Amino acid sequence: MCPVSSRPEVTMAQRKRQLVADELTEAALQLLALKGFDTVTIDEIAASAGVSKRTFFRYFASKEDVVVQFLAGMGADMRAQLADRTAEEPPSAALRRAVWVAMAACADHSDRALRVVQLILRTPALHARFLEHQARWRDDLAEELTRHRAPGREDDLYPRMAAGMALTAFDAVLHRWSDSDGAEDPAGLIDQAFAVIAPALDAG
Amino acid sequence: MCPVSSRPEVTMAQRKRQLVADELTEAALQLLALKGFDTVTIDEIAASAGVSKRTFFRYFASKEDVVVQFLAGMGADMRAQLADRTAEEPPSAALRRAVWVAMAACADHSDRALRVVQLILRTPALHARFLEHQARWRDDLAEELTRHRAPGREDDLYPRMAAGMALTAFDAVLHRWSDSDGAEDPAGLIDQAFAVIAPALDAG
DNA sequence: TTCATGCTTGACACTCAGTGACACGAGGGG
DNA sequence: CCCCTCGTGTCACTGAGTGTCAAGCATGAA
Repeated sequence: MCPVSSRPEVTMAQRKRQLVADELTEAALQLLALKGFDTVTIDEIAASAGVSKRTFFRYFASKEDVVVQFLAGMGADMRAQLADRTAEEPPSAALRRAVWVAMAACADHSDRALRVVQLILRTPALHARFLEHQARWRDDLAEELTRHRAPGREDDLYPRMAAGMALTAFDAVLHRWSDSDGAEDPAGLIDQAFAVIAPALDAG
Repeated sequence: MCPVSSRPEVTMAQRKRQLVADELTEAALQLLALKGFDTVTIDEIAASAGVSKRTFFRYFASKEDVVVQFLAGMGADMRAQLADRTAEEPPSAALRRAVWVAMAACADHSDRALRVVQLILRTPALHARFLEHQARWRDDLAEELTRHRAPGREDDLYPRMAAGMALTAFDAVLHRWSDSDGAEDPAGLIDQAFAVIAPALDAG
């Protein structure tokens, strides 16, 4: 079915849905960056995107969600990257690559991503939600590390600690990148951060 | 003034204020543990403590705040402990003591604290707020570590990374302690966690 | 004792987040 | 042409959180 469509598996309704979601995200980021998180109401965002408040909540669970979803893909990226070649590498290299793809996603659209990251880090409500996402990423990474773990030590703390250290690195890099307005090089910062934690990652 | 009072510097009004705060915390923890976080309204908590909703918000900023404030003192404890003798010890030992005092505060009132921790870790809204607190603790610890840092490397990532690793250890221990219903020994878990990160902490 | 002062509280009204219910219209298939 | 479904808007409602104001109560001075 749909023989002429460029995306055979994507129906018309799905594309329409994606369109509305993009419109809402666009309107939200625009308004939030302009007026600050607290002073913008959801009614404003919805009106600016040309839909009703009720429709906004059919796409996003909360005002925080619009912003944080924008970075949510990074979690899946990291896990996929980690799952890919973990067995062949020392943990520090595998985790370094995982963090790298997440930061690369930022650096790619650095104009847009930088403003979003700065907004998140400066807004307590957004920061809290973002940290919650990171906690899920950590669980995912830990699970992935456990999969490739030597048998007999399934209950030790290493996977969770290693995942936590990697995300600590990610967080430190993200803060520095944000504070420098994108001036500092993410790759260099990642190298610095992983130079600190590598002795612990590869000793386990 | 107040020659017979046990706390000469504490006025009557302050003690009354503390009393109301305790009453609210008590009522909140009771109700939240019983009925779950979402189904309890602030009106209920306030009524249960014998005050009005408006008064609740004069003591706590939100429903999350009542619960999370209960553990907020740990941050100051950790920083104080770290500030105390950092210069004389390797970072792993100093940070280990800092994490230890925080966990000890939990283990002391294990009955009460365990239920609060489990409530926090299982409730997304509370978990998010708790992680925000942890982020502040990390900044504090990093600042404290920077103070005792060799000159010439003020801008490197080590302090932030070291603080992050210590809190990663704290978090892992807290989760295991919570998941085991308090059965696992916090001290032993801390030792395990710090055995993982010590190579990184003391190499910097 | 009496009055002035300052702090805490309750009552009320309001905005905004978030949800449930329902009706309407467009597109797709019979 | 009809029906069925899905997305949306409207409306109404609960609950979080805040501003305002007046009343109550403690303290301290006269």
